[in-house]
Amino acid sequence: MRGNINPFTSSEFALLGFLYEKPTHGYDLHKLITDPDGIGLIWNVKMSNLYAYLDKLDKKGFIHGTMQPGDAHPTRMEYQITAEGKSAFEEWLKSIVLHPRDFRQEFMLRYFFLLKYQPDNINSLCNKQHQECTKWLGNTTLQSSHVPIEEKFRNSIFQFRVTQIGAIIQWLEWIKSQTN
Amino acid sequence: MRGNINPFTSSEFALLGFLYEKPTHGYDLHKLITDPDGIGLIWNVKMSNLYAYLDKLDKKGFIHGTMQPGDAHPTRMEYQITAEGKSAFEEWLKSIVLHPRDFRQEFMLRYFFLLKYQPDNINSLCNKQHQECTKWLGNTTLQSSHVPIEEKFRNSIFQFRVTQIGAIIQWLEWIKSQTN
DNA sequence: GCATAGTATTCAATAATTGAATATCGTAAA
DNA sequence: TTTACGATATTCAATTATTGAATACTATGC
Repeated sequence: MRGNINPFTSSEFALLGFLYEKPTHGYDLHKLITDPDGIGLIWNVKMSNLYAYLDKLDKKGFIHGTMQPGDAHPTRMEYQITAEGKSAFEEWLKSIVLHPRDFRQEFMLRYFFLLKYQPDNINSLCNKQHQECTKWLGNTTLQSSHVPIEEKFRNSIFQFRVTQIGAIIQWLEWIKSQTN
Repeated sequence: MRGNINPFTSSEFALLGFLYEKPTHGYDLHKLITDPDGIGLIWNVKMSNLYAYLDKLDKKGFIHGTMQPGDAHPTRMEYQITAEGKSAFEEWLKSIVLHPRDFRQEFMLRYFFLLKYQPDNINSLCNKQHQECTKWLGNTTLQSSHVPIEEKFRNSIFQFRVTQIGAIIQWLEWIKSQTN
């Protein structure tokens, strides 16, 4: 893809999120990120991909790798998060999701790391996201109301969106009820 | 991606779906597929991608392109669907979606072409899909019930899935109520 | 007759993804 | 003790996907 100025993917934030805790190398990061009770529930990251993401994060300046000559293990590259990476992660962690289609993975990822590092901020982010979702619902309902009944396809699409957003809001409320 | 034996993407079925009606060339297909009241509501296909998909479909034997020397237009390649492509499309059109995350685009695409070519079969597909979704819901609810309450993340993920599947089922019922 | 928008396709550059290759270490059986 | 095997750890070339821009022709209005 030409001229694509590194739009950050969530897998990359996931890596950053684990490195936020402590310096780790690729192989161990892979174990962390594929934990079937953790990120593994929402993502499927392959080893060779993961190494590519690490390179990308390194080039971006968010992490920094240093060679660890092997005494009890093969030579490996230990990555540690930089100040820039740290603040990027923290910013990301308080940012809301801007489009329904991204919610499933994007919000869950934030939720995972909030549980891990800042459980006290869960409520606050859920509230902000709830507001955003309510906005989505309003816009979509409005658009939906302008569609003539004959236009079955367009109508059904909007109806679907409304239902989906409703489900997201319902879930956010469930989370808040659990957190308090 | 090495050794990837052409897993068909839905955009390709969308093209096949338009060619099912009549032979068309890339530029016009693009107009059809980006119609903001049609597939454009669920998909965003770029020109240069579209031409690549056409190549792929051609190599696969689902469509066949012939050069149309230009009298009133630049030379263009008109594609027509083959017998094999036709039956692949028909099979696809009656197949259900197998994973919730694909529902949004996959089911809508089938719905679009059902409205266009086989409105009488909408109810039948919705019923089959409804059954499948009910299965999803059962499985997910069951899995969810085995998660200890302390495992907040896993629990929330399952809760989300249940809510999502519920929304899909609700929408399917709405569609059925509209179609009758 | 000339600029401009629309028609129609191709392409080289870049990015993403993959499976396999490489190499080291621990350990348990033969 | 050697050898076989699975776990550790990373790299790479091949393939596929995606992009913006380039090319070229036609129609239309001014």
